[in-house]
Order: sequence, then C-alpha cells, then structure tokens
Amino acid sequence: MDAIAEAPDQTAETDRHLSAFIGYAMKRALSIVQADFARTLADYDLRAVSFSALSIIVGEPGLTQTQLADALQIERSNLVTIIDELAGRNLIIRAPVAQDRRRHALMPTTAGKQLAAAAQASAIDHERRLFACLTEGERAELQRILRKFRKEAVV
Amino acid sequence: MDAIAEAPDQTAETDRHLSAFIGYAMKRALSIVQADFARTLADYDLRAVSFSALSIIVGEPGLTQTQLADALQIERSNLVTIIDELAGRNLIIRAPVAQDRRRHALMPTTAGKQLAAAAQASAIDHERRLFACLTEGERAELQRILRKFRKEAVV
DNA sequence: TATTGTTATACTCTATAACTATA
DNA sequence: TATAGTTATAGAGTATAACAATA
Repeated sequence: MDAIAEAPDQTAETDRHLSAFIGYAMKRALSIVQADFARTLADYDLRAVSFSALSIIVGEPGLTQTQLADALQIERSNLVTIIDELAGRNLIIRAPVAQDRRRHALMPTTAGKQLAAAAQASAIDHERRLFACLTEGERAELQRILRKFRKEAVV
Repeated sequence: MDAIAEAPDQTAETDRHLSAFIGYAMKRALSIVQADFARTLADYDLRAVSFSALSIIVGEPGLTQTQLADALQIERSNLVTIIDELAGRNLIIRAPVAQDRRRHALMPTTAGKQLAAAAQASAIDHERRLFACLTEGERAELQRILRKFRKEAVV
C-alpha cells in the first residue's frame, strides 16, 4: 500500500492492453477522422453537426425539426441553436407549414445549397485524402462492415 | 424566402445523404458500441475512461500520470479526477517514486487487479455479444483495417 | 390530451492557463 | 528553466423538465 516504485522505461504502445477491443480501435480511428474533418469544415465556419444538419436539409427540403433531430440522433432542444445559427447565416429558413402551424419546414436558401455543395466537395476530398492509406477494397469493406453492424447489431 | 411548404411524408433513412462518408458510418457504429459498453461497465461503477485507465495501470504498473494521460490521449489535468476516483475506491495507489519526487507511480491494488479482471471479462463478453452480427472474418478485417488506418493515416 | 418548438438548466467532456513542488 | 501533478475555469456537448402554441 505504500510501495516505493522504480520508474520504468515507459515508451510507446502503452495502450496495447486495450487494442484487443474493436470499440477502442473505432474510437481512436474516429478521433483522427473528426480532427481532420473539423479542420476541413472550419473553412466554411461549420461544425460537423451543422454540416450534417445543412446536408440533410438540402437533401430533404421541408423536413421538420423533430425529424431532423431524429435523423441526427440529437435532442430536439439541442437542435434549436444549430438551426438558429444556420438560419442566422441565411443558409436555411424555417418556413411555416400550412397544415400544421406548430411545425417548421426547414428549407435551404440558394446560399445554403451553394455552401452545402462546396462543403460536401471538401468533405469528400477530406475522406479521399485521409483514407488514401487504405486500398479501395479496404475502404469499401470498412464501409460495408460498419453499415452491416449498424443495421444488424442487437442492442 | 417566405415559402409555405407542404409537409412531406418523411420516414426513415433521412441521413442517407451522409452515409456515403466513412466517418459518419464510424460515428454511428461507435455510438452503438459506447452505449452498450457503458451499460456493461455500470455493473462495476466504471466509465469507459476509468476502465481504460485501470486496465493500463494493471498492465503497466508503475507508469506515471503523464504517461497514462498520453496513452489515453487526454489532458493530464483531466486525468486527475479519474485517478482520484480510482484511488478513492482503493483500486490503485499513487506510489512515490524514489528517483523523482514529482512523479507518482500508479500501482494497482489487489482489489484493483481483481476488478480489472472481472470488468475485462465483461468487456470481452460485451464485444462478443455485440459483434455477433458480424462473421469472425468481418470482425478481424474491421480490426485490421482500423488499426492500419490509425497507424498510417497522414494527419 | 398530445405534439412541436422552445427555454432553462444541469451534468459531462475537453482544453487552457497558472500554480506548487520538485528537478 | 523545465517538468509532474494539480487547481480553476471556460467552452462544448448532452440530457431532462417544463412551458406556449397548436393540434
């Protein structure tokens, strides 16, 4: 309990006791991707979540905030400031819905569509650059396996 | 700018515009893993990061807090409360280092080694259960590709 | 009564700067 | 001067409850 220890020669790979876990490998890989992605999106003053929100709004114009929150897997309440920000930059509008005045139909503006297109091109480029260390087959396998897992994992 | 929209029949797969990105697939997959892992570790009153810290300390007894922070890729300052908690539960001790009295050698207690062993067994079981939807070959490929990416990605 | 968007709030996570004690 | 551990703090991110307007 009061042991005096010798300082060992501690170099790299200190996390080798965790690297047997796929979850750990996924976390480490994702943090690399996220850091590079954040740098990429900084050019457009977008965070990953605002990029995702804008991309979905451009792809599914007219969806409501609740639907978007579900798609992004975030709480409705936490989406509000994200939408505020995109709307404040005139990238989207909250359009009133005729049939149900509680809802807002989220619509991209022309500027929003243009920014989304440019940011998406950069995002594609970011992935191409970052995953260039993998072969085409490895990238495809990684995507396929991750999608299969998401679809079929029993939680 | 003041368009009145019809509410579209919005069902699932609203995120299909993002699923071309490997990073997005990784994030979605990881969030499933993390949720299940958190449930698994709750039995031991451990968070993922405290489990990781304890596992590394058991595997590399005597390492310092700075070394552990590097291994976990977190800030030294944010490690303090994690170590406080583990030490407060008598799972580890901060042993003085003879050669350098600034440093603490992190050593697992007997209780710490026992809890780590039990939690590790549960963690292995959690991965076995959760990734059962993948074939053995797919799990191995996923691990291999993620590791290769982490090792070779040019940031 | 239930739902949509919203506000308020609290809790965790993460990053930075500065302090202390040691080297 | 530099380093290890620590403290304080501020900014994100996340989760919950409750409210107003509307259904």
